[in-house]
Amino acid sequence: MAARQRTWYAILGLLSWKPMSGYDLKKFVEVGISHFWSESYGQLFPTLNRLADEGLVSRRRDTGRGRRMRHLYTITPKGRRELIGWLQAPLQPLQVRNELLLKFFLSCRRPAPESLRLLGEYRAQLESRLAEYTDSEVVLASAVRTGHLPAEIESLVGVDRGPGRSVDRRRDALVFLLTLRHGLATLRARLQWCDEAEVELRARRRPTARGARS
Amino acid sequence: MAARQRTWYAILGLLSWKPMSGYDLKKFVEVGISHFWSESYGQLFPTLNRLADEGLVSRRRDTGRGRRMRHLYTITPKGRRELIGWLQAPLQPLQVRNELLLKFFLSCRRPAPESLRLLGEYRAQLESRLAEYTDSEVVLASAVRTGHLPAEIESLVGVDRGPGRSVDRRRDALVFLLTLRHGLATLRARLQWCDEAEVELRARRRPTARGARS
DNA sequence: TCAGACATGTAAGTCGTTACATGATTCA
DNA sequence: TGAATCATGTAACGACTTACATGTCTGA
Repeated sequence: MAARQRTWYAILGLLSWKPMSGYDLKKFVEVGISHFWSESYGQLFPTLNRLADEGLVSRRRDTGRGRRMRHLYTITPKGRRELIGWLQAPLQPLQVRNELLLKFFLSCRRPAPESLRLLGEYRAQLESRLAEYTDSEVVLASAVRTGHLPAEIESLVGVDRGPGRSVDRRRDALVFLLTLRHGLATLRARLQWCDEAEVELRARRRPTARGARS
Repeated sequence: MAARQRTWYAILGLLSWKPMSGYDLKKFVEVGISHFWSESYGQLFPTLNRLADEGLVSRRRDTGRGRRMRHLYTITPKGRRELIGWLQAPLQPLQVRNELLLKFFLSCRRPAPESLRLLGEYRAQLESRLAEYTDSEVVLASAVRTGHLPAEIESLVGVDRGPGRSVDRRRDALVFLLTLRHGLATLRARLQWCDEAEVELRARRRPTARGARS
């Protein structure tokens, strides 16, 4: 009854890009989409087995010359139908549990410097991510123009899959770029919020608190 | 070893506002901070019991006249120390799993209208939240100016706690407002992203796709 | 030869939700 | 009298992470 776990569809979806092993899938997530997704081996392998049991993916041994044996998983037509069904299903409103905001909220009755320190820490975290993302953005934006993907992405997207199914590398680059920009937009907005919040907190430092200095 | 669950500190923190029952805590979260936090009874009650066992909160029966018996939980000095320790500890970098972005990413090799439909659905979700938050913002902003909290918030923050410990309602209103604005800033940035993404997708509709119509 | 990447998996535990179960009080 | 709210809890399940366990191959 309950909707299948998201890992289920994440794997199905990544396999719709190209056949991969469990290890490949992990790498794809880490290298390509870690700014909005994560997978752990503890979910990955059991889920792959279940997907194979249900016929949504097929497993075959890949004994490439010289390389260690591995399992290559390929999405089946049934799996593809399942994936498409999910893609078209309504978005689950995500339940939010934001640790930073919880701390910020709870700090408000503590001395003001503590809230400000927290903001500073948050800002530093946001900024370091912003720096990373900005670098990637430059690379990806140029990939969208030239169709020449950066090596680490190129290795993810896979080779052409026969006539009429050629990989449109600009389009692929674009989707990487757009998901990244979602993150960028979010980061920038939150950095601005930090500025504003700091101003507000400083402005409100208990005007005429009884017993305060002076 | 592992840091204690966040529910642990969330409860401790809310009890630092004022003594509450399990039911009160649930209401506080739902009414006051649902835009960045959630708690379920299944976590709440067991955690309250464990907090009491460890002496971080104290439990007492509250048999107010006419009202059903309930347990009132009060944070202890030990609990307060624990809370402060957590507030000052480094922020955990949160692991991200964004279903919208996953779907968007995976839709990119599907027909363009599907990606656009997804964006539309996302936008609608963001907009409806924006409308809610905007309403609350008006109310809270005026509360910051006047010190007069809206009734549903007023009932959360509690009464004055003796001399020198009066509740600064403006400061309380401010923190509600600021956390809300964090959400607002995020929503607005993401709505803008939707606009941009839509433009990009429309612009890239496979210029001269072989075998496409006409 | 040794580090690092490749490769697959399991076990245990944590965190959390949902659904269930129960019952009192209040107010229309 | 019946619905809504107040009030507390448990059981079962689901999702996910971490740490562990094992072994190969490649290249410096």
